[in-house]
Amino acid sequence: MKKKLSIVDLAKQLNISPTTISFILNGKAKEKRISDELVKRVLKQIEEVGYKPNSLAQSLRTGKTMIIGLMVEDIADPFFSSIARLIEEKAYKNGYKIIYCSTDNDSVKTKDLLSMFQDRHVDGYIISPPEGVEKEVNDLIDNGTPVILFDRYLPDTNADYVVVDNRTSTYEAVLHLINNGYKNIAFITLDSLQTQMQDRLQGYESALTQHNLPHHLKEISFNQDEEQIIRHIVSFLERKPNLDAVFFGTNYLCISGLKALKKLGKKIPEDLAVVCFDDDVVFELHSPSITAIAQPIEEMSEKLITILLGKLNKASKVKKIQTDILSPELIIRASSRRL
Amino acid sequence: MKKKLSIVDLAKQLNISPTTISFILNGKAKEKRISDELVKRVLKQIEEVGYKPNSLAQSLRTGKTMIIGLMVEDIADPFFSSIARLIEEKAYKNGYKIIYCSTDNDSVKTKDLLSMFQDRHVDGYIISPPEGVEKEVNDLIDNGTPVILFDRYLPDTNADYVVVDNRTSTYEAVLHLINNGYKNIAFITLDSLQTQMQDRLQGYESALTQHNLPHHLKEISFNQDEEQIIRHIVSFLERKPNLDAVFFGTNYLCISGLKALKKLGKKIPEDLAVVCFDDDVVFELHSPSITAIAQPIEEMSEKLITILLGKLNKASKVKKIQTDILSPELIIRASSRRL
DNA sequence: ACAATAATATAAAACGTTTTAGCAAAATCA
DNA sequence: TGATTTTGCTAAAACGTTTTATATTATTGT
Repeated sequence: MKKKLSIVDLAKQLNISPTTISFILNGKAKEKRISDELVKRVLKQIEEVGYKPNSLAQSLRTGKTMIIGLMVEDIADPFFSSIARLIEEKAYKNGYKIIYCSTDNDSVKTKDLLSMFQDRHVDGYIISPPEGVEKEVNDLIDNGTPVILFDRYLPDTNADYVVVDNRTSTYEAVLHLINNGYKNIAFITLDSLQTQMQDRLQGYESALTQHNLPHHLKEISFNQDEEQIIRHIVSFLERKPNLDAVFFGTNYLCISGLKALKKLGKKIPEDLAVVCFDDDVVFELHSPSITAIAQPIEEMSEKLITILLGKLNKASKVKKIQTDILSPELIIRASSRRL
Repeated sequence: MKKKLSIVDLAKQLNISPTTISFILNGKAKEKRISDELVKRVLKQIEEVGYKPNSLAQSLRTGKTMIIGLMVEDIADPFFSSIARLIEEKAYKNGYKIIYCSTDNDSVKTKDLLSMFQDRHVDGYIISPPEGVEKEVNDLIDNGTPVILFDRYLPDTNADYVVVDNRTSTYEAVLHLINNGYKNIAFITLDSLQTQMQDRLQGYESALTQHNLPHHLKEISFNQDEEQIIRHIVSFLERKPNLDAVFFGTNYLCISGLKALKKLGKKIPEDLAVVCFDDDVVFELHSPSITAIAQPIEEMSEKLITILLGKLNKASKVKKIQTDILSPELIIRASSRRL
C-alpha cells in the first residue's frame, strides 16, 4: 500500500513549485512562459517516477469529473447494451469514463439515480428517460449540465435528443403487411405514454385507418415478468381468432410473443404473420426468420456522443435544442411474406 | 447554475462548526457527545435547505469513492450484460455506483483501463480478465484494493474468483451426447488459454477419451468478425462430413454456428446435434430448440457482490483467496436428442 | 471545596489539485 | 541611464470534506 506521490512531492524532488508542474501538465507552459528546458526536466522526472495526478483532487478543484452518466431502461436489453458498448468506446477514446444504471422505466428510481449521479458530479448525461422526470431533467439543464435523451424524449424539457422516426417506420412496416394482403393486423405494445411508443402506435393506426382496416390493439403494462406477458398475449390471440398478422412494439414483447405463438401451435406466417420493432439475432435465426425494424444503433451512438462531447467542450450556451431523428430500416424476412 | 451550499455555509447558518455537522452526518454524534438537541437542529436545517455533501471532497479526504469498477469482456454480450444488470442492482442498494468497460479480451486495452480506473480511485473491482494482466491485478491487490474475478480466473494471482465448474459441466454435456448415441462430436471453441476455455476443452476431451471416441477440435481465434467466424465454421464442417454432433464453446460461437448450419442446409439434430455452453433466448426459441449449459447468473452475481462488499467493508486482511465454483445446469432441448 | 472526570463543541490541518495575483531578474526602450 | 516591458517562476488561496487534538464548561467524587 505504498503512498502515491503528489504534485508537491514531485515539486520537492525537482526543487520547483507545484504551480509550475501544474501549468506544464495542463498545457499552459507556453502561455505561462515556462522555459523549454524546465519543461523537459519536469516531463522527464514525471516519466521516471510515474507521477499521475489525483483525479479526485482535480475534479474537486475544477468541477469537472470526466464522467458521463448513462441511464438506460435496462442494460440487459440487447438494444441498450449494444448502445452502451458503442458509447463506451467513443467516450473512452475521448478521455471520458462511464457510470451507468438501469432505470426500469421507474420515475422514482430514476430520480434517485439522477440525484446520485449529481452527487458524483457527473459532467453530462445520456438518458433513455421514463416519463415523470421532466422537472429533474430541466433542473439539470438549467444548471448548465448537458443532457441528451435517446430512444424516447421528454416533450416538456429543453433536452437535446436522438431518436428514430418511430411513426414513419412503423407506418411503413404495417404498410408492408397490408401490401402482402394481411387485413387483420394486431399491434401488441406497451401500455406506455412514452414518445416512442405513442409514435409507433400512431404509425400503426394511421396505416390501418388509411386503408380502412380494423384496429386490433393490445397494450401490455410494463412491470410484469415474462410469464405474465406470455399469458396476456396468449389470451389476446385466443380472443382474436380472425387475426392474420401481429406487429410487436418492442423486441422483448416479440420474443414473448414468439413463445406465445409456439405455445399456441400457430404457424408463421401461414396462421399469423409477425413483424417486430427493433431487430435482434433471435429474429434473424428464428424459423421462419422474423421481419423487423432495425434501428441504426451505430449511427445513434455516434450522434449521441458527438452531440454530448460538443456540449461538454464548448459549454456552449446554445439555447436551441438539438434533435436528431434517424431512419430505421425495415428488414423484410420470411415471417411477413405471403407464400 | 446556482451554487450548491457547502458544509461551511451550513455551519454559518447554524452558527456552529463544520466539524459538528460532519460528526453528526457520519453517525458519530453519540461517540462525539453532540447533544441530542443540537443534532435535531442540524438535521432539521439539512432537511430544510437540502444540503448534500460533496462526494468528491469526501472521496479526496477519505480515499473512498464508493465506486466499483466492472470490467467485462463485452458489455453487449447477453451473458455479461445480464451479470452487469444484477451487479448494478445489488451495488446501488449498498450505496455503490458502477463504472464499467469492455476489455475485448485485449490485455493492452485492459491495462489501460485498469490504470484509468485506478486514477479514479475505484474502491473495488469485478473483472472477467484476459490473460496477461496478472501483474497489474496483483499490484492492485498488494495495494489493498479488493479484486474479484469471474467467468475465468488468473492462476498466477491472489485474486478471489467466482466461476462455474466448466470442466464437469462440459464433460456431462458431452456425455449426454454420447448417451444419445453420437459418436463423432466436434468441439468448436476459441483459440484461448483462458481458464474457462481450457477447462471446457478438458471436459470435452476427457469424456471422449474415456469412451474411446475420436476428437474433432476446431479452435477459432478471438478477434474476428462474425462473417469470418461463420466462414471458418462452414469450412470446418465441410471438411468433416462424418460429424454427427457439435459442441460450441461459447454462446456467440454457437450463434455463428447456427448461421453456418443454416447456410449449409444441415438439419438439427438429424444431420448434426448441437449443444452450446451458455444459454440464451435464441437457443430456447430456435427450431429445434438448442441444448445448452445454463450458467447460474443470478447466483454468480450475488456471490460476486457479496464477496466484494465483504472485502470493502472489513478491509479484511484475510490472505486466503476466496474461490467459488458454481454448478451450471444442462438444459436438454431438442437439438441433442436422437429421434 | 477542590480535583478529577465527563460533556459539548471547535480550530486547524489535511487530502492533492488548479488558478490568481504577483515578484524578481533580464531585456528593451528612449 | 533610468524607466518600462518581458521573461520565468512561485506563494497562497481555493475546492469541500474528515479528523485530530484541544478548549471550555458542567458534573461528579471525596
